[in-house]
Amino acid sequence: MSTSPQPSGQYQTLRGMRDILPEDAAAYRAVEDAFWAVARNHGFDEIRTPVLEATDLFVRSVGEASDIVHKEMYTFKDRSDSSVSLRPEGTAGVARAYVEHGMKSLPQPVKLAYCCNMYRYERPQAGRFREHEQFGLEAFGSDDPATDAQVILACWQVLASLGLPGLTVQVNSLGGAESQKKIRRLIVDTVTPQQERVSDDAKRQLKDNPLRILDSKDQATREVVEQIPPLVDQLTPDDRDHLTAALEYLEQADIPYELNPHLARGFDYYTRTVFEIWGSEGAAAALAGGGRYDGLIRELGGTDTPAVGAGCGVYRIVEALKAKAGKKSFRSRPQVYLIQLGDVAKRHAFSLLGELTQAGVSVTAAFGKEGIRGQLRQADKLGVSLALIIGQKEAMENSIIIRDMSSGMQETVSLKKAVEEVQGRLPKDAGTVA
RNA sequence: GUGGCUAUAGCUCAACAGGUUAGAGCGCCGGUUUGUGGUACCGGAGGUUGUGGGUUCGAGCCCCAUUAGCCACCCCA
Repeated sequence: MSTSPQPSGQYQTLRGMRDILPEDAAAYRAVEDAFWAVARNHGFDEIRTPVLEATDLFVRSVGEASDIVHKEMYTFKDRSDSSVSLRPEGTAGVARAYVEHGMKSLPQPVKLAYCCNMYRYERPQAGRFREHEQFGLEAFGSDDPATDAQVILACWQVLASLGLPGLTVQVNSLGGAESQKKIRRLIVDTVTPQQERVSDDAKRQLKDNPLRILDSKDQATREVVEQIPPLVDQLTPDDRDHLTAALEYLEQADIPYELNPHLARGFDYYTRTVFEIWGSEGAAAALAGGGRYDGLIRELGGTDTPAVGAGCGVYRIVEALKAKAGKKSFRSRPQVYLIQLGDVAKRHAFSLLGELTQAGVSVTAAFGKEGIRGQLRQADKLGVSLALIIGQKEAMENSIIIRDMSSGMQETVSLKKAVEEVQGRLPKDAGTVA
């Protein structure tokens, strides 16, 4: 094993990895909270699966031809020489768990939710890192289009409840195996005569993954793509009815969607409904994406089980949220700052710290600081609503001073009643602040 | 994996055309005020200029390599 020395003696995060510092972590937490609230309301239960799985699981599910598998997975041999990979996406592991734990014998559909980190060895770029957090929903055992619509509705509600502006839902259907064969042929037949015009990437994709051409950002290729007739025209009557019904349910729920006749997605396992949710105009990438994968459970060795799911990028949502919120902080600030002057006072302060925190009040105290001035200044910077002051005089008298930081008014109360007095003076809406 | 741009203090940036000891603002710590915050003033800490090599009398600045960051493609959340 080679080691790469850091000559300067400074360690730093690995490429594409990031520390999420308190300011951002608070925004992540807000997004996660919004997700879990919606998941609960829709009856999705949390599941946690390992970050490490057999490499073959992803090869089978995501698809050998996909870029994710052949160039973006963190794959290595473990100590018993088995090929293992860090999960590049969430659905495969959850589907594996469904089969492994015989969840087909549970009342169907089985609805599962997760929120965890994914790993892809890619070149970092705006909105894309090698480690990223994703939350997702998976519903197994229902081929009803209402389930497709429910998954979309739930994702939409998460984003909408965060107040994100300009949300749009794009929907399409790739159909089942039979329809997909026709769709592939349609793309190949339309693009092949104009091969000279399209990008090198598109030429390559023509052979191994024609659906991918639809996403090309190359101008000339896009013009060719525009000429491809809507994919839905190739759907079998069953597939078409399924899509129509799903769209009707979206209308029932007042979800503003648009049919994107050329929407496709990067995983091989998608069938029928596919969708993406985009944030404000000009966004570089989708906030959420998903679709139906009726063949996956069987592919992984289970009995034929229809399923539909979605994944949402927490970082991208956080960025959208921050753009909307401006400089507003998502951090909660402590409610009380405890100031102590002198050794005896410090001991009193420490007991009070225990009592207050036990009573559910958030307290900050800088035990290393000595002067009152510095402590008060810090209390101000933290934006606490109350400062509690225990000096030598108060320590002698078993009392404390409660200072209201916004009015500057202060009052001396007995130490015994301190917790009660503090609680009575705390503003009701203490929490996150502008 | 491909292409372009960039790298100076914790952050945002200076440093004329290579020329003494690399500066400022913000932030942090302290003081003016040894028991009272926000303003003001004063002081302090903090840099091997990403790393390694080269050119030169002399490199933050020029050249090469490397690492990382940003942006776009591929792909995707």
